[in-house]
Amino acid sequence: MKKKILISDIAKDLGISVTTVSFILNGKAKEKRISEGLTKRVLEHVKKVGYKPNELAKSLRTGKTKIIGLVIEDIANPFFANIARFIEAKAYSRGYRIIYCSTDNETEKTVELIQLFRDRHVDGYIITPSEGITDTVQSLLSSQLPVVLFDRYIPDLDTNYVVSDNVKGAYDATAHLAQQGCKRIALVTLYSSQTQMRDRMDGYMRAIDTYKLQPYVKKVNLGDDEQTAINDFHSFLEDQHPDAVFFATNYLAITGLKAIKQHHMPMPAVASYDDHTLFKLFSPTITAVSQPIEAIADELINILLNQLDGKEKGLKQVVLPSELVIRESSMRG
Amino acid sequence: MKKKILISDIAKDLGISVTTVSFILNGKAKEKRISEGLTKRVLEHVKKVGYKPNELAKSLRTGKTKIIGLVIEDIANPFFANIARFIEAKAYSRGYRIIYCSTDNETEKTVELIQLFRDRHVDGYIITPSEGITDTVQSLLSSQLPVVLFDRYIPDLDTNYVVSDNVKGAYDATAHLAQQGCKRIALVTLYSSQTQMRDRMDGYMRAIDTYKLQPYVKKVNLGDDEQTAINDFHSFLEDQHPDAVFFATNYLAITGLKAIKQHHMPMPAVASYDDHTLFKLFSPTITAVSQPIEAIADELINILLNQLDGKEKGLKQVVLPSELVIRESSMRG
DNA sequence: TGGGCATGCTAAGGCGTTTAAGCACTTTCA
DNA sequence: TGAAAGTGCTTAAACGCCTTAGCATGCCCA
Repeated sequence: MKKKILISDIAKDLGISVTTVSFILNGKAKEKRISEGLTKRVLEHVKKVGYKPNELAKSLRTGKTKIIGLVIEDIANPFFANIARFIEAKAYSRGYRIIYCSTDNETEKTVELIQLFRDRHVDGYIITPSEGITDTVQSLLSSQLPVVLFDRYIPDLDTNYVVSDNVKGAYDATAHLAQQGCKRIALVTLYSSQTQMRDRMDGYMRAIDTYKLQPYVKKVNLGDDEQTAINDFHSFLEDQHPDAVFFATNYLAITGLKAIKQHHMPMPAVASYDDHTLFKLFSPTITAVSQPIEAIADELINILLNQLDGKEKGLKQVVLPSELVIRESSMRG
Repeated sequence: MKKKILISDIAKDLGISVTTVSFILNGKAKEKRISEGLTKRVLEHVKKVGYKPNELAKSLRTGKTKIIGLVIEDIANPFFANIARFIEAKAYSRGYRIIYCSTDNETEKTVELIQLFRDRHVDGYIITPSEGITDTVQSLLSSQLPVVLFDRYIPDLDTNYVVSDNVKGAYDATAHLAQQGCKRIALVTLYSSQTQMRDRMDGYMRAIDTYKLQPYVKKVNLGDDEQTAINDFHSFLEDQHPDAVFFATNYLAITGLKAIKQHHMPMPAVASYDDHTLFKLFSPTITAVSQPIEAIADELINILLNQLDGKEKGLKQVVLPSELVIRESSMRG
């Protein structure tokens, strides 16, 4: 096993100073007026011996790690996984790496993870904020660290964020169910005051108003195990017998469908916020509000990297449209 | 915004040397015979002022980053996402972080990613090897870097790995279909010589032998876009009209089901390698060979961390049993 | 003829830690 | 009583890179 090559080895090999090599490797040859001939010689030699700078030393010195911290609710949720996938690819192509962790939407874990990323000196943060992390995020902002939130934001805080138009998405889905002639349209959502949930509720209520219907709302605990949630939802169905259900997230929809199947209940009209690859495979296929995943990832990474490059100082708050994908589950007649 | 506290600040505050503080913070107080009184004083003061060591400097000096590189085929695939989730949690609780990237099973990308992790000095590697990376992995081994492969392994290389019992899993699924009276059982797999695919084919063939049936094998390109794959599979069905299909991975099963649905074909008996949360929601529910995801993650992280702690030097090659979960899709009568 | 300026490069300090080696003093023990 | 061993710390050198400040040379122009 050959020993690791250092920048000083390169300098020695070529009989020049470390400084010169460093300038050249960092693209400052022109600026520092290193002659073209030498520049070429250095570059060639570096390639020949396969020298790679030690990123740790570099980071220690420059304070930059070229790493982005991705703090996400749950990487096993297809919505987040797909976002992560796009972010990863885009960051990669611009020379940044991703380091990620899942928070399960737990405050304490989120705070801890952000601190951890801070300890690692990540250059920027992409976060799905859980509740109660206002101070933590504020402290990032105070330290001038670039932050972009997504999926939801923190109302008290002036941060960059990228979300989808939750109000309109929920309105469209609910209105569509109403137009299909459903009278008892239920909303299944979480115990949560996060903005995306609040806005989906809002959209649902507006549609209920438009069509002069009665609201039926079922709230579920995120932390509950699946069977508890299934039973819980089942008793709601028994109790209120809605003829349509709008689920505020895809995993709520999945749990709901399991409950219906497991208890052999008649299938109400159904729609879900967030699409899922398999929704078009169900019988019936499931109507969903589909978020523009790639566009979201695009915006996130652009905002963050532009900020890192110093190209952009102002606040960016982006709301992207969601699209209602109508499938069998919501159709009547 | 207050300036970052350094270890030297702690030393200055307390009128002692940096070395002493460092020893204490690294749990070497006893070993280095620092008095208990001083130890306590330092610890208290550190907590009071909220000092956190700079991990970069630490890593530069020690050569350890406490980061594990996770090189995975596709984080958006639920099988991998769930493994990642468990690994993340387990690593976390033992003081390690995860940095991950998806390879799409492309050789070049995989090689590049591993090099990247190397540049970042990750302490260990967990890899789903794509084809053609033998040399790259060999070079990690030569450098004494801890590596564990999973889902598949590299036959030419003596490495640690954790896989499921693909032969038996595939055999069981195929045999089960045969026992249900199916006569024309097809295998849908990938153009791939990776071990997991080879073994699943092997298991399928053994069951075909046992029951004296004819094999019908359809191979698909991993890279094809969905519609191409759907059409491709559709013409196979038209051509061979199998009465049962065993899909070698969950995404093949999903594509296959989409083809059947889209072309309104009669549903053959179906089974899939790899389970999926939603398979129990389909109509019919889908029979699957379920890999022990948590056990796999457990083994992976244990092998790696024990190696990092120097507790274990020998080779660990683990084969875990898969379980056939029988659901409606494969039942007759 | 000498001050100013452009050119092409280098010396050395610093980023924030860890750690080998050592120092001054006390105790032990033959 | 003096050498060895123990005690409780400290000094200073890494780790591998970036970057400020500056040096030597040659040329221009007044």
